[in-house]
Amino acid sequence: MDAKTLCLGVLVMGDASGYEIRKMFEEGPFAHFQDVGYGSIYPALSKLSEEGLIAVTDTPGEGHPDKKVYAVTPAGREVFRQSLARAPMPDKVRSDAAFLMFFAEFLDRDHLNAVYDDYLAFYRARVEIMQGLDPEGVPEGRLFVRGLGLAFYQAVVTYMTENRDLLLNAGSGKADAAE
Amino acid sequence: MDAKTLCLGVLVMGDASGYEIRKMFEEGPFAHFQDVGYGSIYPALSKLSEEGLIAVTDTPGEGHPDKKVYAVTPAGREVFRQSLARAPMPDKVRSDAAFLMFFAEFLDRDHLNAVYDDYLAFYRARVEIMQGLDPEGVPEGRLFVRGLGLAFYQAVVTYMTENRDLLLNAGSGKADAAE
DNA sequence: AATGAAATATATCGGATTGATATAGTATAA
DNA sequence: TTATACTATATCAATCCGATATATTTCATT
Repeated sequence: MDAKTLCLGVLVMGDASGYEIRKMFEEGPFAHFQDVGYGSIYPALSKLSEEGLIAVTDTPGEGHPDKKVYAVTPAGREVFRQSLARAPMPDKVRSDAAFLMFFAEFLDRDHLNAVYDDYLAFYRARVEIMQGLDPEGVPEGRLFVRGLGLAFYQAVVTYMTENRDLLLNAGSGKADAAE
Repeated sequence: MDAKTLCLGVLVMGDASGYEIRKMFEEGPFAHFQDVGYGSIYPALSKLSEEGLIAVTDTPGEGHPDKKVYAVTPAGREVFRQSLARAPMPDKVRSDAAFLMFFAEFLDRDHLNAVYDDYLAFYRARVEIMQGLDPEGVPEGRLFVRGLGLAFYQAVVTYMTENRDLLLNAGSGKADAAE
């Protein structure tokens, strides 16, 4: 999904600044299935503005730093709808941690342990963030996707916990079973 | 993970051509957690070659098209080990389908149904591919990661199946509950 | 009131990646 | 013999990514 469509997606839910758009993909409801950085957001907002798909309200001076709030126009809403009408590209997962664990025999024990611990902690935190998102009065599609993300995170946490020994105590017989 | 490290990762498991490396990320054991295209693989192989980290065996003519088989050198193996010693970047998921389903109310019914069906079929196929991979004599790290991928895919299939109505029969009361 | 740390906010840049496409030999079958 | 598909290498423009620069505000500490 290109940066322009992602920005429109945030804006159809409410006006926002570039900074606020970024936060949606960092911590907000999109965090677990899309990502886009400032290097894509700002050029995208410029283009969308040129094309008349969004309108900018610039508030310079007045005691605070410039704050440009973007709002989607009716034309933008229509373009967004058309973007969603296409068939989606297949999902893509990029997990460097999984790559490391795949080659566990190339890592020294301490590093492997740290990778495992950090990875599990990361996913546990994600579960909590997702559970914290308020599901009140949210359209069904958003509820569905939120549940999907949660199911995914929980599956990872469960698997990691249940199969810890397979990765970390491999080949060590039943030696240092105590932790 | 940069393309060079990904290529080295494939090559430490056995010699391969650029085409074969690609297949590893398309269907092979890396398919569910990394991706890299020809546009990254060929430049990476050139650089690795220049740096003496891999060796090329060119077999031109002889009835078949050129086939360049790459093999990792001892220096390459060491560089690979060092690459793995760094802390991994956080996971990244990019799901355009989830983005569409998030905005379910913007999609017409037929398209939403198609998106749901294709998505579920895609993940069911992934589960079968993963289950088909032979786990005989595989190091523990690879078993662990294979299981992790499988757990993830199965969680998606289960959630999608159990929550179908939330997405597709939203707001329709208890009307056409029979399917 | 000064200092520093953290958060808010916009923006840019080089290098890397992506998806599409070009090219071409082999194989199989209609 | 036409064509469809697979194997195989390679390139390219458009885009994207991670890092960084800049600057103001807010808030707690000293």
